[in-house]
Amino acid sequence: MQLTTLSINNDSVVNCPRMIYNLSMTNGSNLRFHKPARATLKDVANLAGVSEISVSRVMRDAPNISASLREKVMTAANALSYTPNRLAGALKSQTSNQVAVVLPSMSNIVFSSVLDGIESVLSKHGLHAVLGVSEYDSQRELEVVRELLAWSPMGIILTGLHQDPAVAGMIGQLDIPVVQIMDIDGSPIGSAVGISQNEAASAAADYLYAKGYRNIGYVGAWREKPDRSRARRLTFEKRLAALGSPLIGSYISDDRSSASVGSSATAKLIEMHPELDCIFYANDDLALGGLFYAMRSGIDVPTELGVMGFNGIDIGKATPLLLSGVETPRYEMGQEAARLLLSSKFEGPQVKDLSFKIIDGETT
Amino acid sequence: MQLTTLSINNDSVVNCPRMIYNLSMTNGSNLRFHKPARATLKDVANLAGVSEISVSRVMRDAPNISASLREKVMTAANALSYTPNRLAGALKSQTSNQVAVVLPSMSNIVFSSVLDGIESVLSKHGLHAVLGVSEYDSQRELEVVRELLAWSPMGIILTGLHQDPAVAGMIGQLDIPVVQIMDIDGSPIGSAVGISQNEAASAAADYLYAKGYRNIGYVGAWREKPDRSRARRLTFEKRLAALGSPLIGSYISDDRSSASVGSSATAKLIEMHPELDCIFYANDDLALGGLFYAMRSGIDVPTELGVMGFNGIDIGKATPLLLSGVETPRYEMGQEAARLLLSSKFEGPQVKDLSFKIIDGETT
DNA sequence: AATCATCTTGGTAACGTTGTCATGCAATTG
DNA sequence: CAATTGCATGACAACGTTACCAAGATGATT
Repeated sequence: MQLTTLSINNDSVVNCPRMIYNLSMTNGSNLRFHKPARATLKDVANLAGVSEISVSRVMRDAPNISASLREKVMTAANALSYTPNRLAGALKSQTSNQVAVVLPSMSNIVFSSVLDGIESVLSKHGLHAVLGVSEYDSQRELEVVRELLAWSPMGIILTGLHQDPAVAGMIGQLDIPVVQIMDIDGSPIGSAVGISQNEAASAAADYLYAKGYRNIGYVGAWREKPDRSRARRLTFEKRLAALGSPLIGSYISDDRSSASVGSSATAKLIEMHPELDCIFYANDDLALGGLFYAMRSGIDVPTELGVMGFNGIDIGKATPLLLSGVETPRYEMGQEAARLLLSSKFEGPQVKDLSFKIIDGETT
Repeated sequence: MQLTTLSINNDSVVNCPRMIYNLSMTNGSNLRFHKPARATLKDVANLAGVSEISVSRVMRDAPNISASLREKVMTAANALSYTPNRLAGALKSQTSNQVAVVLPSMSNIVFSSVLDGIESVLSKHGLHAVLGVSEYDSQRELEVVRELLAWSPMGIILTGLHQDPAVAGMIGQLDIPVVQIMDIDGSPIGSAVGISQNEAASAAADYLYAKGYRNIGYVGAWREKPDRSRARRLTFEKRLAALGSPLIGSYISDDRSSASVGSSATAKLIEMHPELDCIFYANDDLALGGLFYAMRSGIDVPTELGVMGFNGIDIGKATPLLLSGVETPRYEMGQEAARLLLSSKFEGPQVKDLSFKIIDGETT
C-alpha cells in the first residue's frame, strides 16, 4: 500500500525515513514507537555514569576537566549523537551566539555583499546571523527589531543611522552591542562603520567637474528609498552649485533599481535636457543601464555623455568601457561590522570610516 | 515606606525570597542602579493583577480571552514595554519561529535572490531565517546544519540534493520539515523545489544546435564548485554528442565566477580553439564577461560567436544585445521553498518543478 | 431543579540547560 | 603535621515561558 501519492518523484519509495514513523503511528493510538528523540544532557549523563553538569562542562570545553571524564562523556555523547539544546543554554546563561542583522532589502547586491562579509566573520567565531528585512519601511523595521530582540541575540547590526527612536530604547533594555552600517554622517546608537555618503557625493561632483563636464544630470530609482541616497544627491547638487555648475536636472524612477530602469531613465532625462553631457547615477545597476543605452543609441561615451556609477560592482570592471564611479567597500563593511560587534564588549562603541575610492574609468 | 525599586523584577507581596535579597542589598555597600531590566511575564502579571498564564495567553492571542482581561494585560505590557522571551517560549513549547537556511555562498546573486524569496514569504508568517553558509564544503555544511539545528528551528532549507548522509539523520531526529532547493534530479530528504538541471542543459544544447552552431564550447568557474553545475555540463556535453556535434572544448576557471573571469576565460578558450562559434557559460556573469570581451575585441556576436548564459539576471536584459540563456526562477524558488515548508505539516513532502525558460536573445 | 457543556481564569510542573554554591581529595606549605 | 590551596566533581535552584489539569462562573438542556 502506497502512502504518498503526490510525489512526482518515483524513486521516493526508497529513502524516506519519515514514512516509517507514519506507519508505526497508525499501529495504536498511545503505542508510540519512540522516534529517536533528541538526546538530552540527562541521557548522556546516565549513559556515561556522571552528572549532568559534568556533561555540560565537557560540551562547553570548560576548564578543569579530567581526561577520563572527558573521554567517558564524549563516547556517550557520540553514541547518542547528542546535540546541545541552545535554547535552554541561552535561556539560562542569558547569552546566545546569534546576531540579529536588519537589512532594508535582499534584492540589492549591495546588501548581499554586506551580508556576505558579516557572515564570513561571524561564522569564524561560531556565531549566526538571524536575518530581518525592513523593506525600507521604518515601521516594519521597528517590528523586525522587536521580533529579533525577543531571541536575545548577542548583538545587532542595523542599516543606516535613522531608525525609529524606539529602536534604540529596545536595544538599550538588552544592553547588547549595536553596529550601524553604511553611513557615518550622523550620531550612531553604538558603533558605526561605513563611508561618509556626503564626502563621496562631493568627491564625485569634484571629479566630474575636473573632468570638464558642465551639464551634469542625476538618475535615481525607487523613490530614493534609502534616505542616504537622497542625502547623497542633495550633497551632490550642493557641491555642483558651489562649483558654479549647477545640476541640469534629475530623474528619479518609481521602480526599484535595475539596469533596465537605468536605460529608460537615461532616455527620459536626455529627452528632457538635451544639453546634458554627463549623468551621475545612484548606483551601478542604473549606470550600466545608462551605458548600455548610450551604446545602443550610438551616443559616444565619454565624449557625448559621461557615465558615473556608485559602488564599483564587478561587472562594471568587465564592460567594454571600464565604468567610472565611486567604489564602496561593501564586503569589508560587513566584515568590519561583525568585528566591531565582537570587540565592542572590550573596546566600547567606535565609528569606523572605511574610505571610498573614485574609479577613474573610461566612461568619463 | 517606599522601597525604591530599581528593578521591576520584584516579586509581589506573596512569598518572595527575592525581595528580601534585594532589601538586604539596599543597605549593602554595593548598591547598584541597574538599568531597567527586561520585563517578564511575572512583572506584567503583577502590574495587571492577573496570573502569568493569562498574560501569556493574551500575548499569544489565545482563544477565549475576555475583553477586559486583554485590556488590562495590554496596558500593563505597554507600560513595561514588555517583549516576550522567545527563548523560553520555544524551549517550553518545542516550537520556534526560526527557519534554518543553508546556502553555499552569499556572493552569488543566485542565492541572494533565493534568500530574498524565502524571506519574503517567511516574514509574512512571522518567521525568521537563520542563515548558514557552507562555502560549497560538505563537511562545513554538516557543521552548520548541526549548529543551526541546535536552535530547534521549525524547519530547514538546504541547497542541492547532495548532503552528507549524516545531515538527513540529524534532521530526522528533530522531525522537522526539510526543503531542498535548486535541483530536483535526485531523491530529496523531504520536499524539493527547483528545476531539472539536466533538462535545462539538454534544452540549451538543443537550442544552440537548432540555431545552427556546430562548434560549441563551454566556460565554467570556481572548479565547478556546486556539483550541479558539473552535472549540468556533463549533460550538456552528452546531449551535444548525441546531436552529432560534440563539444569542442571547455575551460573551467579556478576563480569564482565574475564577468572579468568570463572575459579572460573566453579569450583563453578561443585561443585554444579558434574554430569555436559559440560558448555556453555556467552562469550569466561569465556570459556577460564573454559578451563584453567580444565587443572589445571586435568579434561579432552572434555571427562570429554565440553567447549563451544561465539564470537570466536583470543586467542581461539591458545589454546592447539581449543576452540569450536559460532563465531560472530564482526568487520564486525561494518563495516556493518557504511555502512548501509551511504547508508540509499538512501536506507532507512534495517535489515541485519550477520550469525554466529559454531566452532566445540577440547573442545567439 | 439538576445536569451538562462552554467559557474564562488560575495553579503547578515541566522544557534542558547553566550559575552558584558545596564537597571530597590530592598537593603544597611554613 | 595541621593548615591552606587548588582541582575535579556534584546537588540544587534557577532562566521565562507554556502544557496540562482543575475549577468557578455562566447559560443551556432535559
